[in-house]
Amino acid sequence: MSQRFIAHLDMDAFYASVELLRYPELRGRPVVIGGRRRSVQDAAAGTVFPTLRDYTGRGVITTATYEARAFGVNSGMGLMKAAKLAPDALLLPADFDEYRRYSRMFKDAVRAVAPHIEDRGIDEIYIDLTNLVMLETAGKALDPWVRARDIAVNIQQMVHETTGLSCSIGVTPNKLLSKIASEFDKPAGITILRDSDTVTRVWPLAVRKINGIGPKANARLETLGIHTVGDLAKTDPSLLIEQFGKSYGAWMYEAAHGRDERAVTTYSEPKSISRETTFENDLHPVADRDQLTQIFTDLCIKLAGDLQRKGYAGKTIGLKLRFDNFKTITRDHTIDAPTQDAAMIRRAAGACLKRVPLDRRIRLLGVRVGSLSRPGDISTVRAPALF
DNA sequence: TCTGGGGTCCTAGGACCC
DNA sequence: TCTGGGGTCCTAGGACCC
Repeated sequence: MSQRFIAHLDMDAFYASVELLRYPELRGRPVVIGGRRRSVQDAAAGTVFPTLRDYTGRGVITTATYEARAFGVNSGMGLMKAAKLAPDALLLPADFDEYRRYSRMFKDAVRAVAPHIEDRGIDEIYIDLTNLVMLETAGKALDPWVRARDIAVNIQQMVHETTGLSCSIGVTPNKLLSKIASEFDKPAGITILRDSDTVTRVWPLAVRKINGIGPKANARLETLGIHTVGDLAKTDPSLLIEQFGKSYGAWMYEAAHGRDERAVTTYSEPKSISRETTFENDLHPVADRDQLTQIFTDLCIKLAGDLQRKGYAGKTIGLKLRFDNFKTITRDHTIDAPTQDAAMIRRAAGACLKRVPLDRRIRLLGVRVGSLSRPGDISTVRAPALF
């Protein structure tokens, strides 16, 4: 593949930073976003912000300001645990509508500069800068990587001007490396990595830094004595394939060498849409039956609403249960024709539930619709038989 | 006092059809 | 009566990501 210039843009402490625009008086203080399990302190609203110390519930941190991270708290950590580390950090409930509004704003700002964007969730995107760089360096004696940096600076400025928020950008020959590079100089940094930088800049990193190597794979690599990306790159690929399977093992080896051919894709159809909820307290399948039934039906109604609003119907209905011991089970049921109707979804999910042995308290209940199509889409409607 | 909610992709076995 | 290989769909679970 010919030379590409791919950027990864990551908003800095996104949710927390949006909240700081709203409450500038909190700037400089440790703040975490999370929870939304109504606690006593919610009642004492107004100008007084609750601290982590007063939290009770099962929420986790979605974002922490850099001041809060200094205490060792981080995304995904239980709020109760975080309270031990940073009892005086302020706790703000998440306001996803507001974050989505800012998400659209920053993406539109980027699009005005560089339209080839891939959405990677609410606070990050990939941008293919190849055409822009080529256009501006064609026939000139300019270093294209210097141009790529200029464009990144420009994007960063546009994002800040339109949203008041800062972001970090990595620019490299592919998505894999850019994702790593955007973290190098956070917050508000820009990092350029050429192919030749892989050995010096990427190989010293922990394998866990590779997007796609999670806690499980990391632990197994550790036991093999593979700690850094460089270790991984020097491992016999046949060993990796033996340990992790043909596809994952081979991918790991390629990733360690900084090789990644994936394109920046501007649009992809959703595969499934779901709703789930974790209860305030674990519910007993018999003693709390009425309450469970109510929540179950409610999830189906909300899910049907999501499908209708987004214009999708689906024929595979899925049920998800998580028990008090955190064991999670799923059951699927495929119906004859795609639906976006709450009662149909409820019935199919109810059929799934009948196949689950209910001998423990339940912590989470979820409903999912997959095998999506757009209703009215001619390709999804069965053509009548000719004979 | 552990561990949210919304997703994607992969694997693997069995059914079923050709 | 026995045997085979390929393709697709369905289901369950798990790893991983934001």
